[in-house]
Amino acid sequence: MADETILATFFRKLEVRDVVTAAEKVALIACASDMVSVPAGGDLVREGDRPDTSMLVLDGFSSRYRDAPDGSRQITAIHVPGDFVDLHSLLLREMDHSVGALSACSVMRFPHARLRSLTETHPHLTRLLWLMTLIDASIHREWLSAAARTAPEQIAHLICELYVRLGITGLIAPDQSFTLPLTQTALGEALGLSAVHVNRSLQQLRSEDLFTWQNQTVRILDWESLKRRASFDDRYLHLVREPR
Amino acid sequence: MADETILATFFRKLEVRDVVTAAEKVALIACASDMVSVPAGGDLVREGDRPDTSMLVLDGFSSRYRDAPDGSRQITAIHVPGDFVDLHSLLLREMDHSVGALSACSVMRFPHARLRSLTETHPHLTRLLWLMTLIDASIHREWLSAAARTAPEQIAHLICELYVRLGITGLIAPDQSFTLPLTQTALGEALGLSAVHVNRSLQQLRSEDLFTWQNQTVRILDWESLKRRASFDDRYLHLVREPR
DNA sequence: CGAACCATTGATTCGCGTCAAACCCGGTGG
DNA sequence: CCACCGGGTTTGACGCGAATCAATGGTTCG
Repeated sequence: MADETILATFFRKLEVRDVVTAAEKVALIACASDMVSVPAGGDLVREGDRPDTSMLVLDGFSSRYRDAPDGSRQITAIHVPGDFVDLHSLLLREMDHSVGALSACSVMRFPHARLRSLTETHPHLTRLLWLMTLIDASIHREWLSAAARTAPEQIAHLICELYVRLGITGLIAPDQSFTLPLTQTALGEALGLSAVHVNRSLQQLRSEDLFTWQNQTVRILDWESLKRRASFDDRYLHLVREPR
Repeated sequence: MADETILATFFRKLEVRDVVTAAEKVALIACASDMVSVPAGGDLVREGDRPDTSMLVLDGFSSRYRDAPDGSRQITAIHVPGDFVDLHSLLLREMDHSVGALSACSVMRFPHARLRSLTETHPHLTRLLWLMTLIDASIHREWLSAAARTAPEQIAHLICELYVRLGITGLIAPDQSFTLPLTQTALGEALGLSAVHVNRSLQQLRSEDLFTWQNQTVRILDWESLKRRASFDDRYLHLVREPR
């Protein structure tokens, strides 16, 4: 159980896409069970697990990843506060990838049994949860097409995406900055680039004065130019409020 | 409206993952409206559209793609008979990519209004439809991590995936062959490779006698070796029958 | 103070893109 | 019937983007 404020970031994420009634919020809150804290570097779920709860990140950054036998790691998604990291395990059952905490995370757990009965009684909420997973898939597609671009463009694109996604839940500071607890190595794992090349591409971007990145803080200097540099178009995030 | 046999491939796809009752099949069939034929090269939906129906491919291959301003095309998914190509438009509303027919396709249309009321009355079916979109997302993640591998491995991996997916609906011939109406150019667009490099990688693979590919027909010669070559593990397709 | 991690730099190698031309084939029209 | 055509495949030559290997600072922390 949790009071409403604690799921505020999640509700904001939903409300960007549709109207959520007070009763629906109550029903969602009733689905929550307990909170868990995971230290940076820890795993929230591991590939092969068959979790009986889904987890919503309240605070902190996490990543979905898979480790290849040769030791390399591929990050397929980055999650920000307000994201369900493994809602899909409700139906997929077995995790086909792991979720790791990039920074210390606090996480709200939602037992599958409750979510499942929610799908029996609240069709509209069910559609909204479904929608969240569809947006995840849309982001995957965007990453797939971004992979064809050059390294600096890819990096710029990811910065743009996180800037917009964090903006939804009010996590962008007034000076256009936000926390990004990613190492250059992790960034490379997300984009399919080597850490060395990420470093050089960042130097390239730095010289273009589009943003700064120091102490895990990114600050956007020129949003319009950055968007252009990244060919960023936020339509794939489906930020339209309409009945779903 | 349609009789049951016409949705057989789709039902088989569902039944690999869960039990589907006769009543549920009837309900699904009742959602179908009409059939459409699209010639090879035509589009089923276009980016920016706001369709009021979702389409299930009964016959033929199609691809989800997006064209970049520079003229290049990125294919983010390949659909085989039995796949819903734009079920996500039910909730996402605006298409953020197009779907094109790789070969002549016949398609069953499902008006959103009917699917939506299905979500109001049939929670279990709703979860199954949701599941199908989750599997799509899982495939996206697999493609994302496959992008890090070399070109021949990527090609081999895609062949493996299609072989398994087509096998689900009984579309693999007794001699382990199947139709693959993809040009080398399209294959490159799917994997983020140039047509030239696809060609050379195919020559490489040909010399390894893992499969043949002639006249749009792929024939698997050595499945185990091919799987190994591609580091293919079908877990991401979630071929487990259990209550969802 | 070393251990560990991260950022940075240099040197080298290689996969893959790009450009360009040739080839193969089924289809079309004179 | 054959010249012509266009889409797809194949080859060759060349160059660049990015991986790899290796080493050096800078920081944090037990």
